[in-house]
Amino acid sequence: MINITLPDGQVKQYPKGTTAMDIAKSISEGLARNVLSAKVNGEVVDANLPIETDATFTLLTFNDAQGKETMWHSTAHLMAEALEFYYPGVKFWVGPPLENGFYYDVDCGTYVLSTDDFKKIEDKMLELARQNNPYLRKAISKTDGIKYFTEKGDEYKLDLLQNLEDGNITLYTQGNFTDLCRGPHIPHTGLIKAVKLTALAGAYWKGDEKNKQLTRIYGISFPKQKDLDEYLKMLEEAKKRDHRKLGKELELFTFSEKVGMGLPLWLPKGTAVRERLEQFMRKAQVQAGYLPVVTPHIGNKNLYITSGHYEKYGKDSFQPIKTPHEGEEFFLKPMNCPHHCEIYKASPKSYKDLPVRYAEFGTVYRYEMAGELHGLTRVRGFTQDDAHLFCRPDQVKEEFCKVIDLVLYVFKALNFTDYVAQISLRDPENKAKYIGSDENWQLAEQAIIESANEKGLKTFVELGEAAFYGPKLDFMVKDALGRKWQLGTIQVDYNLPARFELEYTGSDNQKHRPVMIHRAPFGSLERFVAVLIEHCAGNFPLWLTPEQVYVLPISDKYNDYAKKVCQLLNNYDIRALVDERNEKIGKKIRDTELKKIPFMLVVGEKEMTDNAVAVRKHSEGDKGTMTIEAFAELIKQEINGQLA
RNA sequence: GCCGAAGUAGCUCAGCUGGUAGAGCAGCUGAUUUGUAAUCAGCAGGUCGGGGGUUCGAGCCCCUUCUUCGGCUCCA
Repeated sequence: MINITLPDGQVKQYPKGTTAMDIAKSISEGLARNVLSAKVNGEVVDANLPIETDATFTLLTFNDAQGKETMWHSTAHLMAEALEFYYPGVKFWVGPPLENGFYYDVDCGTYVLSTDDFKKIEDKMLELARQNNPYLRKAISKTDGIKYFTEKGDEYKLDLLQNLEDGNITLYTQGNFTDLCRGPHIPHTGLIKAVKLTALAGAYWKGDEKNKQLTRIYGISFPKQKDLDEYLKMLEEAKKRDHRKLGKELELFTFSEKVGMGLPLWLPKGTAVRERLEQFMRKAQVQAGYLPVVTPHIGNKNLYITSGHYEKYGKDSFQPIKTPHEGEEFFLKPMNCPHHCEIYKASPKSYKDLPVRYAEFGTVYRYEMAGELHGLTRVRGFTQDDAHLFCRPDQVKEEFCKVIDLVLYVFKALNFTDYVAQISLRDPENKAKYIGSDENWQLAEQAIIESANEKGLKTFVELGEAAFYGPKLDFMVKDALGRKWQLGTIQVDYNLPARFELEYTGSDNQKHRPVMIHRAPFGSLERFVAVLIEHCAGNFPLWLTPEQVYVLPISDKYNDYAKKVCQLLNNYDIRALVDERNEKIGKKIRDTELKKIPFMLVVGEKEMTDNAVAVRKHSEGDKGTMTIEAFAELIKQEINGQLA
């Protein structure tokens, strides 16, 4: 007998070799029908894998993230079976589960798969699913594996096989399809009740753009049709929050082919949001001891040769502009840091001067590949709320922590609670991509890790995500469709100060090298606004929204009173407008609701007589009548609450 | 840049096997004077992304180019 510890701490005895499915059945038949896989001693395994030793044990169903993964991975195999049915000779690379669904990278040879083929593939998948075919696991030797896939003629699987250790190789078979796979899989195909192929894309083999491009098919599946319907509905809802759609509807920004792709044009209302964010940040930075500076939009090529940007990005960025007579080369500014280094050098520094913190809303231009552009989140010209802190080595941690505080302050004021802090380190396998000594990198990485820990941030480490001159602490948030974006970033840099030969005089009267911290709490204003739009679904916080109040006269007899109300509110610094159109009140309310204006003030005979306003709040409705002063006070209080 | 999809009025979209370009909203003009999510009528609005081609005839078919969308790769 073996002891099985259930999630609630209960220990039960089962015969040796019992399976997760046996345990599930011993608890309830209903549960057993929903079991997809199980976690045994922390490892996710097939539900019908015999358990030989004492173990902690959790059953996994579609309600568990890992249960979903099992389901989706098995669905990828099911799709592969359907593909093989329609396109014999199709070759398979990998088919992993994702956060939402799965994909499989395949090579269809000369056949060009299109989304028109999805329907018949989905139908075949469901037909195969209904056969309730079990997923059968089989351990094989490497030689047998090589033999099998050589006969099948699948060079991609052979490539995978080459990198596997003998004795640790398994095949999974369901119906007529056998795949090299470590598993685990769901018990049988019948658990898959609803499937949807969602997208088709090219994907380079092994993610290398020099390699052949495979066809990647994305899909998702569910244990009930209803779950799929709900998922599709959720996707529809998410699309409504898309900043590109809202940006158009709320007249925030636009693009023009004539101006050029990836070059956003900020409309008046979008500009109002953006400038208010800027003011907010300027104020916070002054309080934190930053010194605003301004630098030009172009810089001499030599500047970027010194910084290393030229070597790293010179060929892949906008090409230099030349002076007509001297032929001197200037680049559009892709970064503010080299300019700020030169500002630092403008005067000799003493250890007593440090830290100095230069801040600039610097607009930078970067060539992004055409296929990369995406609304406001990925553009070719954008403005960073950039600053560079130059400090003594003993000040690095304190300064870094203060910057983290600033980022968190910003996130709080804008209601961003769902973020993760990514510690982006150097790729240890590929150090040639970076500049600077191992020692400097170690110091910088250590400073970031220590500061993040000190601030109690929820972090995870990504290797290879560092900037070429230093490691980063990146604050990542998700957009409406679940795509991750980097907003705030803080970077420790020992390298640029050396390249620019920055110095300060220490208390020992010797020259020392300062450490540089790059930081941008918003990151790029463009991207920040985009994510903010999706985050609040276009309903900006009251302090930030371009138009706070619409005064809606019942008929044009009350336009003058409405204008008086508006004027009074404007005197209180409240952004109010009058809807003077010759429309019925219902129409004015509808239009104002659609514009997502936070407050509507309906004014007619009663209000004019009482010197009052009838308050209606966006998406909430009638809030009753009050005096103009009382309403102004209400607004002030709500704003104070948001910025507290 | 690569793979796949798409581009029709300011916006959202319809337009059959190739046969005279449509609707709603927005806009303009007029009527209406309105009490909490659409008052009515009229008018105007288009090189069907651009360029080539096939055809008696192209929004529709073919080629090319630009842009956008979904991914890949990249992201100082």
